[in-house]
Amino acid sequence: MTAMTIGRLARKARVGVETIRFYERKGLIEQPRRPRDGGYRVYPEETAHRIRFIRQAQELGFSLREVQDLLSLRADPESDSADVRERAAAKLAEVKRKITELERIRAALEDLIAACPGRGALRNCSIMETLRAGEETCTNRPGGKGLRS
Amino acid sequence: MTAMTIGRLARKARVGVETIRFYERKGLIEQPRRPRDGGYRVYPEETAHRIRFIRQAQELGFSLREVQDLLSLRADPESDSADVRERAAAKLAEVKRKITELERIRAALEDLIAACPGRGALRNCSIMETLRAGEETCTNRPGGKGLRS
DNA sequence: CTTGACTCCGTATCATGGTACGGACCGCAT
DNA sequence: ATGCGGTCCGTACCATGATACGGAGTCAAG
Repeated sequence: MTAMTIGRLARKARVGVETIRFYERKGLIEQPRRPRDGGYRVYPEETAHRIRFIRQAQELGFSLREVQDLLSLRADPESDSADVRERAAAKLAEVKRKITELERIRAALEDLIAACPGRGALRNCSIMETLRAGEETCTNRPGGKGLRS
Repeated sequence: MTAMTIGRLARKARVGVETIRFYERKGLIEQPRRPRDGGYRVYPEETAHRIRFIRQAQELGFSLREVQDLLSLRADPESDSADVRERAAAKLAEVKRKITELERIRAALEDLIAACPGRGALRNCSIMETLRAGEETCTNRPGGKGLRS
């Protein structure tokens, strides 16, 4: 078996080598010590999972600092379990809130898709209107398309 | 009723005045035209909802460009409804994926909280282990606490 | 009719999360 | 033994999403 060097780890975790180094600098993943004879670092398999988790959590709107908080949550005899419990509960509440908000957006998208191909009398015209879920008139114009740079 | 100037809008939407101007520059919200006599701009009430939506979507891991995409999804006779439908379906899939991932994190946090105050024999020690949901040994040490700057 | 808070507009600066680069070093295949 | 790709390390640069600032103009309470 070939050693898990940083390049192989990067391919496995689908990130750039530089990104791994960056996470090491930030303390999000541990940098393995370099062999005493001065060769290349070898990473444990687990690191790839950890990197994937970091990316996933970021896509869910957590900053690297928050990901760090999540990763540092651990229930073991060394930790103050009341503190861990409290922090975990806070994160849990946040996660639940995000799920709720995503469910709202999901419902709005489903409504929009349902409203889409039917010809006349469209009631819900945009995400915003569907989310407001109140009024029935819709008169606004699309406007410009791209983000201005 | 006092006019909805940018400062009042900012307070209502809980963002800074500069943030509103920034969103205007990016085309995320429409800048009302200035009165011909050169006074202050007046914003429609709806803008506050729109800004809240932008912030919310960002917290859910969407970039401003993606928020723009979401906001531009509208089912009306002016739009190519097949295109809108397709883009909405793509966003919907993405939203569903996010929900699934958040559910996994939620379950992991719940397990962690459940495992937390009990004394001996902790099985699931960290988020990572709970997510991996496989092995039962847990021997790793916490390590450093803060993000290195 | 002044004064203090607010608006407008352009430009500068900032934090976060990377991405790139250059020179030295390593190590494996030929 | 040599060379080609990968690693190491420091530093520079980049895009995104704001946030700050300065000077001129505006509004409204006193």
